[in-house]
Amino acid sequence: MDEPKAGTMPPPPATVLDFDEKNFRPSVVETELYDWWDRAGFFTPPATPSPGEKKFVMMLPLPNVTGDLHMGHALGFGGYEDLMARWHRMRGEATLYLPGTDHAGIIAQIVVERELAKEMDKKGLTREQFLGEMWKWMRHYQPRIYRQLRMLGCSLDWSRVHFTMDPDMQQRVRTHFIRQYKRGHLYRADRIVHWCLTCQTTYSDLELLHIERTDQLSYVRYPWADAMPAGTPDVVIATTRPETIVADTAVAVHPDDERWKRYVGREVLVPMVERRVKIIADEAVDPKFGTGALKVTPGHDQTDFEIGQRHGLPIISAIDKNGSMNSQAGMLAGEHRDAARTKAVAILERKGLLLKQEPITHAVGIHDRCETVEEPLVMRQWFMKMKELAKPAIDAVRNGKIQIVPKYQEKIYFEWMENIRDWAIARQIWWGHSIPVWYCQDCDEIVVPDEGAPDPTVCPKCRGTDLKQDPDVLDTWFSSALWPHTTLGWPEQTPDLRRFYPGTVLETGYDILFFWVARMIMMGLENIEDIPFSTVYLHGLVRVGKTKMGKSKGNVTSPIATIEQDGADALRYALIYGVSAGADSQLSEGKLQNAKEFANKLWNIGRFVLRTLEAKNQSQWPSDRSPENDPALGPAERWILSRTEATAGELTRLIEQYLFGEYVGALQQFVWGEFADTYLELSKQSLRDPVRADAAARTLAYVLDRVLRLAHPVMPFITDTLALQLWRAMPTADRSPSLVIAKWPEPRSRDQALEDRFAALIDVVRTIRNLRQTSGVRPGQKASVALGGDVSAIRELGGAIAHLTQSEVTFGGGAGQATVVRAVEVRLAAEHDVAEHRARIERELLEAKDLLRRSRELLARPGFVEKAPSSVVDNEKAKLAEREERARLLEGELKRVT
RNA sequence: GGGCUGUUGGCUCAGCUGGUUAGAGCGCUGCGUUCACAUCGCAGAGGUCGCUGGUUCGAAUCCAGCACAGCCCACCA
Repeated sequence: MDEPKAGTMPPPPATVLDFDEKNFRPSVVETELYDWWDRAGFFTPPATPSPGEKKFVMMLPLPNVTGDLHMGHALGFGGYEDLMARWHRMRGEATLYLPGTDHAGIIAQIVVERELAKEMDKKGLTREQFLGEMWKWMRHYQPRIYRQLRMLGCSLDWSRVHFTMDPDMQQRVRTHFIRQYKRGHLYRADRIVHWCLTCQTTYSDLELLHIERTDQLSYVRYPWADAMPAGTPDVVIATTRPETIVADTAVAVHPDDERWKRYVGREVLVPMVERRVKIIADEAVDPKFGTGALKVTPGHDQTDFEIGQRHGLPIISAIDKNGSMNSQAGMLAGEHRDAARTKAVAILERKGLLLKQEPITHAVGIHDRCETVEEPLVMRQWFMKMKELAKPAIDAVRNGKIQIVPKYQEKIYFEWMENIRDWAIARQIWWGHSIPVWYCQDCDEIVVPDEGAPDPTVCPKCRGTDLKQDPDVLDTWFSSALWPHTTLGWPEQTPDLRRFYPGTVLETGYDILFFWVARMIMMGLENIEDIPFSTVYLHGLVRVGKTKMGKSKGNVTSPIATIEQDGADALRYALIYGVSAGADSQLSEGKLQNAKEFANKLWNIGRFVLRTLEAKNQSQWPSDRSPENDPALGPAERWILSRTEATAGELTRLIEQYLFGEYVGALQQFVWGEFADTYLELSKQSLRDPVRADAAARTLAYVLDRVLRLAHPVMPFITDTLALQLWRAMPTADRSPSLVIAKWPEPRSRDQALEDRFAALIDVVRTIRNLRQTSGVRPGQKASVALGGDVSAIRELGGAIAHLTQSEVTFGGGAGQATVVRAVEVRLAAEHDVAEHRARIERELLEAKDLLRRSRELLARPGFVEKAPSSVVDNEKAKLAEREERARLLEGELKRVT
């Protein structure tokens, strides 16, 4: 790891640590610390790559420039991504976590229009004026979202920040469009598209949502156009959109439908407009629905459009872009589509063509942005051919070059990619990337300039000079699909592109797997011929509990408010605590509370250790002597050091396997349960002993140092605050200018036998404490305890037992068992309730006998000893011996008490 | 219509390739504050792991079916 040169690096912020402060107050520290990290260049990978460097590259899933961060962002950015980035950086990898924002097309335009409406009439603005206003607002919003990202603590390289509408990024999008056009992947055609009456634009299939709604299903009779033999059945269709009857150009039946087969080719009259249309046969018709006859309206229905294409039917557009019925609509002309529906029903009824109406619950398409019910319209539009692009992207995942976590999402990816449809890429709005296509007004030629060429002014075909640029802009996702390579300088072969492409991980919510992830894979493979990242980590949605959040707190659903109140560390921690990969999660008040308390615990551990060091003026950490080989260390010290190494190994494994929720859980278990509650308490005794104080203090410092490193990826602020202090107090420690670039602990050797003995000790301690309590021995009141069973293994730990239980311990008991003692015979000398004591022993004896029975049954079970692996059998045998011993001891104790 | 995921103590969830007495946080009960922390410590209660079958010496874990919940996809008018 390149450390910034001394002298060029700004000093860390003046300490805000106040040891009189019992609780950590996050907001005081965080911005100063972040600014320092940023200014010191910790987040920028070393300028010159070292030969054979390992790298970690991750793109921030660019948030919308006009938005505020929500909990989903906080989970992704501050929870998973920054954790990964910081961890890889600490492992010495050249780490690039690249920030940026998305111009957010339609959403941003709506936001700004709303703002503008407060002060002026947008309608009076020209396109250029409006875009000028858009840019003004961009400059207003952008710093706001960047500030929020900094508040989360994300270790982003701000020297490489990008915005999708930056001029150079616009140029890159233009190049991409031109290349794709020349490669034949883009085409313009009259097709049916989703039109939004509110937003006045088209949108893609992905932006179409479905809601369940109940409408009236109208049964309408279409009279025969010609005289038919007596007994010919009436043609009746069922529709929820009777206003579109006027645009019908056929009636379709299923080719195998016995009721209608023989009438295919005959003609009926479309009600209201009296148009003769044919009865056609098409597989798309469901014979079980309604009467089995379908009105075909190619101009206003997706399925019908496709049927129309297959049968060469004419297309009638009777509804215009505002939702009004046009002159094609006959007697419905001029009405809005909703009013037209009512009117159509009335007319049909009057004419005796309406047979009946019944309610039907069905799916209705709506626009995801404004929830307006879609209006399918046939328009001339730009599309991208996707089938060919999807193929290599499918292969990349299938052959494992890209792996998706969690794995089951791969199935969903394949399903979508294998049925991919062409992408409607144009939007009829003003804010976005313009389409580099000009239309010659004289000869209708489509003019697309060459790559790198200026806007065309002359038609290459007719030499006319009246060229008009396509007024539409590109779908927002069109540019974000290019993000992993355009941010690195593509199409130029920049050093950044060579060094940082392909990236490593793409982390985002599973809800944009298709919108973004799949398209990045396709475009990366298309433009660079290489995957954009090798791992896709998909997180779930965060819900914020209703019942438990919010009463005493303000708007706690906002991550920014939460950070301001509880700190980014606590929020980050709470968001990933107890969550498994890809699962939706709930951020509850309880989780947040636990996170705050853990941060506070860390703070107070730090306070205790630092005070200890100050008091002892303990400034020499012998860095050349690894602590586990230090003969001055007592068993408690060697135990916590061994546990520290075990934990380092475990946490490394968990992060490597993307098990972040478990990483946080294991971290808490160690820091709180083992370091604070067990070792710290034991150390208090050692610190009072002049012979052992030095070793204890050094152990505290060493373990704190490890703990801060291990916790840094999830709690960057509090850990670095403490580390800076610790290293100031311990100048010779293995330190670094900041934890951000400090080394992640490599696990060293552990002492498994000692850990086992300590586990037994903890058991003994718990039993004694329990007995003291049930026997009514007051805390602080001395008691004497005799240990029975095979105590040889924990004899050396007697001082620890005495310390932790405030009891005098004598070791009785015996020889024999090779196993670590778990049975304990306890005699409390103080006065206690004999009856209660006996009841307890009886209860324990019952439990012990039950366990003994289970062990015996398991070992006696046919096949077990023969078929189970010998390690399992041995384990069971050892357990049986222990249980026998325990039962025997308890029986003895019971006899003695009685 | 197709598919995916989930169902574990009062609540929110862990439980990796099947093997100690199924864990955690919150909540609950009892006890305890002189010097890191009451955002604290100690101890404890509480679960037939949705149901039914199957595989196995052994199933919360693997398989099948079912029930319920949530989500995604889809041209059911």
